[in-house]
Amino acid sequence: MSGLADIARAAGVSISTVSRVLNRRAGVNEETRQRVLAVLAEQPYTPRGLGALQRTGVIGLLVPELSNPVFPAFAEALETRAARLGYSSLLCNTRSAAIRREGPAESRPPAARTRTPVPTSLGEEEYVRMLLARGVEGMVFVSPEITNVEVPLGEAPKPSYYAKLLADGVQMVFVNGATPSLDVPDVTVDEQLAGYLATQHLLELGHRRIGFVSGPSRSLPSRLKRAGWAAALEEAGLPAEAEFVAHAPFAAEGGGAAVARLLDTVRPTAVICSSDHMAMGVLRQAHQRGLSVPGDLSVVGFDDIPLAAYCSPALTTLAQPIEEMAAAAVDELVHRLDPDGRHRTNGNYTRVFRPKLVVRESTAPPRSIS
Amino acid sequence: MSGLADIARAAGVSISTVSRVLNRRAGVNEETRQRVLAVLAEQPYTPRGLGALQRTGVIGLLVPELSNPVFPAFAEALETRAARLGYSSLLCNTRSAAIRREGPAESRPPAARTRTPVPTSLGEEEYVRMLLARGVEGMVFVSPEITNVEVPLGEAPKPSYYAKLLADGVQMVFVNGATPSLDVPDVTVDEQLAGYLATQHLLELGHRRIGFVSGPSRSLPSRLKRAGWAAALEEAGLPAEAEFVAHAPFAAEGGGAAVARLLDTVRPTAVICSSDHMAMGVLRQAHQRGLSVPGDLSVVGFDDIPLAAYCSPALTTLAQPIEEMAAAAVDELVHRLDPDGRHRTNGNYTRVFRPKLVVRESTAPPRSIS
DNA sequence: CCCTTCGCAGCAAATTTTTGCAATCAAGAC
DNA sequence: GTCTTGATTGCAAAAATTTGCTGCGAAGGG
Repeated sequence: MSGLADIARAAGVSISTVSRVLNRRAGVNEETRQRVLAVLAEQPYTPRGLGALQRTGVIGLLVPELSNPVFPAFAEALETRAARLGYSSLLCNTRSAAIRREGPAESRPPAARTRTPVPTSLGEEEYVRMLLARGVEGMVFVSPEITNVEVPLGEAPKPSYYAKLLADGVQMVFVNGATPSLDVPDVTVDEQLAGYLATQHLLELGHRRIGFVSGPSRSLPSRLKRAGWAAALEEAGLPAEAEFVAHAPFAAEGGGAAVARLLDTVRPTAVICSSDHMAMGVLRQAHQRGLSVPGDLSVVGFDDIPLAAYCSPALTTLAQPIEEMAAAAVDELVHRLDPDGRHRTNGNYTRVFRPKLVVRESTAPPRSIS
Repeated sequence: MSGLADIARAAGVSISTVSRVLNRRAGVNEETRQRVLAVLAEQPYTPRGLGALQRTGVIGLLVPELSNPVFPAFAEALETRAARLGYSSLLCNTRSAAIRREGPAESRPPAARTRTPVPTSLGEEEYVRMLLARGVEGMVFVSPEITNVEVPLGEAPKPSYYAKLLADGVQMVFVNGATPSLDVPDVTVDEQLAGYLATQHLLELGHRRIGFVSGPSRSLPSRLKRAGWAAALEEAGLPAEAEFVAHAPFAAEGGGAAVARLLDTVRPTAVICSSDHMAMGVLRQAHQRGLSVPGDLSVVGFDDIPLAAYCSPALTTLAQPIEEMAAAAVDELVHRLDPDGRHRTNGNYTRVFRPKLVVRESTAPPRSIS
């Protein structure tokens, strides 16, 4: 929305100078150029011609990583839905921005040194700005950063970043964003129910020593699952003890390491995991220890990634209705993008989907009973 | 490079009309608008300010799909490398564009009908144009469409599309592009060697009836693997019979279906697969039939996706050096993007990586021998 | 057949962006 | 201390883009 004049005013320089920076012409002091670029990052320059051409039919999809197969699965489902509605998708892996931030300077190409240095990265936020500058109309955040609760809870600077985006009129939708405080539509699974159902399933099979292979403690979804796990346990008259919870990074190795700790200490007969991806690490670890699954250890995953049915034993898991959630998220976004704007409901819209227990081969009654 | 005036001249209309089309203002005949849009597709409008702002630090990554985990793995490796060199990545799933093309019109938002319709999709090409319009500096194609040999081989219109891009000065690099005819740097694994090594491994274990669970016959990599398979077989004095090859779509289900056909007819004691993803389907199918792997059937995959080590039995596979290939591809692209252009070697640059046999648990001597 | 009406293209005025040029300023030479 | 040199900036003229308005020509009614 800002023309050359706006940028110039904000940067305290003349219009000419902004023009020169934009066109990378010589004769602009490096310091001045930086000031202009800083303003440009805040309010990207939009030539009138392009500004009006904004109906680009492109939306941005932000996922935290790609190694966990849920994210490619979500990405593909979102893309497919968007494509059906006539939108192209641009996918961003926000984790990679963090790498850039810490990347060694000497490995950069000469260009990065002699020319305008690439602005220092800020992770997800940086990607959002980049996408905005590339003319996306709106974006879907899958498991956004906000999902990580700030343990110190002193300042809470994170929400303000999304709030600012919101104030700038950027249309966005969260998937598994778990953020009651923000006025953003959120499409989510009931994580707590998922934890509850998984635990209940194991209790019904006769397990009494049920561990939780959890993601990092700062992850809100993991906390919610834990609450569901605890609720089911207590409902069955069993204590939900902290020693039965092992935290580890979200990845197959993390799952393996976490379950190893549990097996070395409290010896659970069954575990629930924060994700199928971690569950695969658990399966592997059990295999390496010569433990049979489900004979010696029952395992419940979460997500129902496409490959869950293809491991051996096939993974019992709590399915997120990925297709439906993706459809709901994209529909809501497109709805808000609708220029004929009859429906522009700005309310805090949240859709909670029920996870569904999919029983496969990785769960069975504990050996002592069977 | 073309301003409003150039577009106007090419379309045979006045500058005002072009401006109106770009700004989606009323008062332009649909026919005229189409003519202008057609010209615009050929030579995109570049406002002077933005055209020069080209050094965006953004590259495009095009993958055909995300369900096969190799592609997310490649994408992540490419992104990571690009990030280290100071570039952001935009990931596109070219398969989804095909969906848009056939998408039902009534499901589109009202905007798509009343306003300029989203230009009809052309798959990969459309994405490339879109990325170009979004200011990417170059792109990496992973397993590009060109990889599919046109069986009729009458017209060959596909190469011309890449050639055109090349002529437009678009910088690009192929990963597993397998295209000797084009003057594009290509980073690739030796597919034929992969097929050869896999087959040789099985021959050494004592197998004599070795099937090939292959991707579609139009896929060039699958053809090359088959050539390697045939070479190894013939070297061992065995015939490479066509009945031992089963074609199916690239996916876990495809792998399952293909191996089912082989098991119902020629009863191989071992199979090699076009991808780990297909191999997982093979594992599943064997499991469902009560066949033990590797006892009754040995399985060799391709790619060495991260999850290959996590299935049970862990998959024996031929590893693509994904990290190294990604690094080579990105380095080559960035190299060509270098504005100080000392190194602008425009030669046809191809790097072939050797696949590496990773023996895990899914292969063993055939039962009759062991 | 003529007149009215309306959509649409182009003209020209208004606005925005680019660029030649001269003014300003800092640093170093004399 | 003053002059020269070169970098940097803003002014204003030139170029490009947007938009109000006029007029052309086709369609439909009288």
